[in-house]
Amino acid sequence: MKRNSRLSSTLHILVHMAEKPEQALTSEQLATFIHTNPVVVRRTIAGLRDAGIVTSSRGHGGGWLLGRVPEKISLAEISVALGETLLPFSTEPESPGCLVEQAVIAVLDDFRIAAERLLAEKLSRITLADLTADFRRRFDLIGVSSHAV
Amino acid sequence: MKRNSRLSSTLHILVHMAEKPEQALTSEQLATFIHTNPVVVRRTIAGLRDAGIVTSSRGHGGGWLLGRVPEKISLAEISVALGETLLPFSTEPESPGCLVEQAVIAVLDDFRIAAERLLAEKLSRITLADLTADFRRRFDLIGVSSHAV
DNA sequence: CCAATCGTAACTAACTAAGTTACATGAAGC
DNA sequence: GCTTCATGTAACTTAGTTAGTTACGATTGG
Repeated sequence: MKRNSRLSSTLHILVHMAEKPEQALTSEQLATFIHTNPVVVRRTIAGLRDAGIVTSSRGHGGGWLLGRVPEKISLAEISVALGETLLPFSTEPESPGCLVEQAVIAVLDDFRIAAERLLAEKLSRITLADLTADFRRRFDLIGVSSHAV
Repeated sequence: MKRNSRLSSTLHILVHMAEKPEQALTSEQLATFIHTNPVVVRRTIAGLRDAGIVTSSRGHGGGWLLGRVPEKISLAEISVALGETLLPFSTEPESPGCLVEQAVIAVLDDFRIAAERLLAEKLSRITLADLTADFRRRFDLIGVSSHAV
């Protein structure tokens, strides 16, 4: 798992889970999908469990299941549950008292707040169901769902 | 200069430059504004010079000047010149051939492209002149522009 | 009781970006 | 010309972040 790919890796995992709604998948299995190891998976999606997006169970036959139907899981929620920031830049003061900085931060914060709201709104319209639908379309076309690589 | 504060630090510098349009400011002076050192400043704003947003000159009386009036310098240009990415997440394939990943990336890329266009459009409407205007408003209110800290 | 599984802490490794040092290049003033 | 003040840039160091790994405790089902 590369840097900055937590969102796409998590979505990858979730689509696989959505495709096997009855079967609890282990961290081990999920890890192979995204070429990493079980502990990284547990750590990454721990927030999703707290948010009710997935559930986990221990012991024999344990593993991970979706917490609700894919139609009710939006990318906005997932992003928040992962603790991802939508915008990468910081607006924290470094020179308290400098009016130039205050002006810069004020303008930048206005932008950031508006932009975040906008992006969150866009992300809230995309659900896990949209992703599985897209996957099935591709699958029906090609007929294979290779995980050889 | 903290991580992820390149945009706000650069804006800080540019507002100071806009406030002294006749006077070339040295990297040394600019560095003190954002509590770093001259080399970091040169490195950071080198891209702005390439984009014509600022000019630099060497030798006695040398330093940095705005390349054009603040009204014609947008935050969108600055952000691009800094080489900043507007969105933090990656959509590079890690499992070529996996249809699930392809579906995830397709959806995420659609979102990213739309989002980037949107953000760039918003940023292109904010100019350096807006920042200096905001600064002057604050200055007129308080009457001091401390850089003691 | 045992094997499978998650939860989590602690450590290591890899990567990124800022900070620093050093020096070459160029411009202005004497 | 020589000196001084600047930028330009390469190379190295340092600090911070995050993925990866190891280890082990807790829980569950057979």
